[in-house]
Amino acid sequence: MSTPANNPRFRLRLVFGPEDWMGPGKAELLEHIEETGSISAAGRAMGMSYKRAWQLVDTMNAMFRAPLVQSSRGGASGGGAVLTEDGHAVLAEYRALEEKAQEAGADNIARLQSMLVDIPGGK
Amino acid sequence: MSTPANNPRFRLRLVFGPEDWMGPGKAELLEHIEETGSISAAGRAMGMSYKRAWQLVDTMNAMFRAPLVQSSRGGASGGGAVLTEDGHAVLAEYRALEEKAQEAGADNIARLQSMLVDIPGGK
DNA sequence: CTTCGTTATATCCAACAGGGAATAACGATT
DNA sequence: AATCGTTATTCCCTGTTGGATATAACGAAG
Repeated sequence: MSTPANNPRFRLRLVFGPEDWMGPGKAELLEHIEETGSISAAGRAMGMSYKRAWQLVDTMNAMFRAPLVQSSRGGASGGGAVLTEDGHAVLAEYRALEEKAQEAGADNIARLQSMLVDIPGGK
Repeated sequence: MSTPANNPRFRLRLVFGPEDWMGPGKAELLEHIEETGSISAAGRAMGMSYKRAWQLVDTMNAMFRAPLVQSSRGGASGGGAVLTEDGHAVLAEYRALEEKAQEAGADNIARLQSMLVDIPGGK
């Protein structure tokens, strides 16, 4: 039991500058905003405070040429947030990058995993 | 000027468990230990305290089946540290993984970069 | 014009990470 | 046995991160 570690998570962060980067957290947040249409709901879904979720959205909107998330206040529903065209594009590129990178390094990952103390492949 | 971001750094962390992971920092530390033959010198080279460097070495030695770094105290030189066979292997695998992953995602990275506010490719 | 749920923003505060410094242990060389 | 530079370990203290909370703004709908 304990911590299986059968699925080593593959975290990939693209660092553009000291303040600007794109990683798994922001990607997941974008996905939840896409699903829920709300920054606060997306944050809740990740166990993240609204403050932090909003901050992440803010930095993303600032670092890319066009905003990734468009938000609105007021109205019957109180407001909400949706991904822009660039938002969808960035998310798609990041997910594609993750998948290709992980696939390309699959054998290296397997070898590293096989050297762990927690029996990784069973052997 | 400001922050060019011409070279988006590619950070890759392999997360095996809540406490166990392998990332750029540990890889670089292993390299400096290899070069300098000392944990403290390796830490200094990275602007890192000895305490932190030692902690990283300790966790690495604990998470892999065999230690990656073998250290010794006393003697004329005061002591030192060298990479074990597994230490060299893990470092090599990680570096190979990094390179293959980055290469595989090069076009995705380029597209993401082209969407940044800081003119990335010039256009 | 009241209601309602969300965005937007500021303030306070607890937890954590990690640096700094102090100390001991160590062992080959002199 | 005295020296010396490194490993090993502990304690204190600071800065940062981010949660919790409060409040205002907003605007469609009733």
